[in-house]
Amino acid sequence: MTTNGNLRGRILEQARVLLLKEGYSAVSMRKIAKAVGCTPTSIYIYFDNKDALIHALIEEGMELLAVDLGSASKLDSAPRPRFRRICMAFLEFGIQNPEYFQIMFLLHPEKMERYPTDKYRRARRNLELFADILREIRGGSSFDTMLSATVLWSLLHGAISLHLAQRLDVGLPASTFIEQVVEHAETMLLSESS
Amino acid sequence: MTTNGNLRGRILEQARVLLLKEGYSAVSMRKIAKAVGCTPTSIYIYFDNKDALIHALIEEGMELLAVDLGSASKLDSAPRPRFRRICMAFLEFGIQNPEYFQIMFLLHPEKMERYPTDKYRRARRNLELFADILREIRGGSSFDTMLSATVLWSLLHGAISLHLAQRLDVGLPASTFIEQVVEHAETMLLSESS
DNA sequence: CCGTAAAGTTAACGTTGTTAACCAAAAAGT
DNA sequence: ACTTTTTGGTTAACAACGTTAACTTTACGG
Repeated sequence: MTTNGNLRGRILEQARVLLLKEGYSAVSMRKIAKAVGCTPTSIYIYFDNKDALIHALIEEGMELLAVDLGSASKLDSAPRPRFRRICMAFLEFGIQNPEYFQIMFLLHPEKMERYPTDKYRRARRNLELFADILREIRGGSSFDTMLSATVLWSLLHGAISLHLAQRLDVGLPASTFIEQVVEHAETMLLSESS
Repeated sequence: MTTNGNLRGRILEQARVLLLKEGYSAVSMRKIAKAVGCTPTSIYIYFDNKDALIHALIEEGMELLAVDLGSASKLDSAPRPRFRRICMAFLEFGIQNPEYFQIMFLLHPEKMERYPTDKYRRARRNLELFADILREIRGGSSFDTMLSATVLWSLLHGAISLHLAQRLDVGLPASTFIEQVVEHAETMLLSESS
């Protein structure tokens, strides 16, 4: 509360800076402490452990993504171009913010599993945004649209991970790839019949 | 060459055992050494560093996947069920071998990027397997099919990662999910027109 | 039998996440 | 106003990590 203070905020800020500037491997408690001008131990006053700190960053990223998706969904009134725009926004978010995307969706691997699921409510809300558009465009039961939205989510998610992992053909420009992804996504949701 | 020896093989074996039994975090040079009955330093005789060792495991996994996909593609002569079967095989490989899948596709994050790309030739061959089927079913140029195969690859890849990351609705059974994924994959490749 | 090269070991360096013990200053209680 | 408790922070250390330099042992060719 002191005027100097707000140490918690500064820790988060420097952690984010380190993450975005030098990648995930550079995010160590000691480096954050040095950047913020305190001791590594102090961080444990505000965060239970490194995972908790990372988790706070994940929430930041979720917020950022939600903003991106939200503003993208307000640009078009017609559902079809809106759908395209939202898919694009998600793909571009992942490509433009690889570090955030990594900790948000690719990282959790081992210990993250026991983390509070309700903290991912924001992520769920993003998924529901896709489901809403699907329902608007092609109708269907709530269960079906949610299911399709999940599949769509998988497609977008996988496209970004493969791009970030540089597993795509080097001769394939990213722009045509993501365009094709959106194209396929559209055909996928258009002709849903089974 | 001595009868006791083949230390390189034993290292790889124990690394794999540790990976599959206790997860990626348990794979440390020291633990492998202890499990195999040698010193950590000895590992560096056969592997440049930990990444190189992991990379050898990745190749193992790629081989395993290739076998799965290959045998799946021989079960059906008709292209459509064969397509389904191969998608299923890939999805099931990821779900059944989470540790392998993790190091094969999800891990690379930071340093892996400078790794020899040609070592992923096996992965590319798997991709071409999908492209071949696409060409067989719906024709099209080599470029288009490869592009569609990449998108399909993204979908399958993303579906597995989300499942492994437990980002899917808890009420959604894995079996219906992967079934829906294959379903959507099928509609995606059937009505390609743009 | 000797010299050389390969295979393995010991011991250490620097880094990591995390914790116990301690200290100072502010807040609260009486 | 004085004491007590809580809060915010530090120092020092532990155990584990990947990796390397220097040394020792083993095997083998001449």
